[in-house]
Amino acid sequence: MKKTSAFPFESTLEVRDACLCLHLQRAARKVARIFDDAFRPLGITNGQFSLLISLNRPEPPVMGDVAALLALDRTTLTANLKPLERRGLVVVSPDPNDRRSRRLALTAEGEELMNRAYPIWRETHALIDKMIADPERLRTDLLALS
Amino acid sequence: MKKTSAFPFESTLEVRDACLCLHLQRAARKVARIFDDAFRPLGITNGQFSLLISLNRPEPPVMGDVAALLALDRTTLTANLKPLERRGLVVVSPDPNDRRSRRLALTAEGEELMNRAYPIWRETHALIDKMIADPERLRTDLLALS
DNA sequence: AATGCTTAGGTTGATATCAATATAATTCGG
DNA sequence: CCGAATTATATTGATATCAACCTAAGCATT
Repeated sequence: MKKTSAFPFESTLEVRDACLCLHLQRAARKVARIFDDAFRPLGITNGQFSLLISLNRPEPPVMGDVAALLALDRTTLTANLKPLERRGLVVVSPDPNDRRSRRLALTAEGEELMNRAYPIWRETHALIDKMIADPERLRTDLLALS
Repeated sequence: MKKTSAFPFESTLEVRDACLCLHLQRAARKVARIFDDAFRPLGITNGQFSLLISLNRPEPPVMGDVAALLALDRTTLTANLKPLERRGLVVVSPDPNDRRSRRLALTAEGEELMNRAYPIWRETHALIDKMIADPERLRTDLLALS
């Protein structure tokens, strides 16, 4: 009865120290929670903030554009819109030029919320920025992965 | 009837270009999907890989340790263990020294799966590594945020 | 030993995430 | 103009994520 070959502890250490996927997830979760805490008085999360602000364009974007910008699955975007629609922050309307597409727009309440959220973002982002040596360099690296 | 003051498009552009939270989420999702695709033949996700490999220690860790390592909420870890337990990859047992704690350990099947997953991780990680100028620097920045 | 504080986890409910699949509208080749 | 390929989105089902709340076990002070 041969024992299954054990998985070496050294490999665990290697992954733990080197894995960019794990490092990214960890950092993303930590930073997400900092923003979630900051936005909590407004009743939105970091992800909802990113989604809402990405809708604030001269021409209301369609779902595909927003999903690409946020690097989100289209079906995730569909799901994420629902609570925001229910709260009256977003309206979804069919595109008259292409009836498959749906235009996403902030409502007046949505804009008003962004007006209150933006100063919070600025404050919080300044804190995050100070946590790293060269934020611009980090952004460049992150963009290379996106 | 005064119109609500509009939220300026320039602020949207500022957030879109500068927000480290958004950049992190985007990059984390992209990289996660690359690993998910690579691990799919084994039936695990990047997150399950990270969780499983973090259990491979000389002394089985308790939940709190693992949650801290992965920067995960404790309750998320509880949830994430369930499918892995069902598949017989992980066993959870009470700590004899402190009956509040639970020790998490890989089963033989779990170890066997890690033996197959590790070469996939190495391959995939090498690809990711090549996407950025200085991976070690990026890891340092990400650690500063964690 | 009793009271209270702290620590380790679990449960519930809401939202987030993606794969697989489905549907409807548009486009394109013939 | 018609059928096939493509495009844009939705639905379902499984897992992931966290806040709010809850329980049990250990600890500490009297």
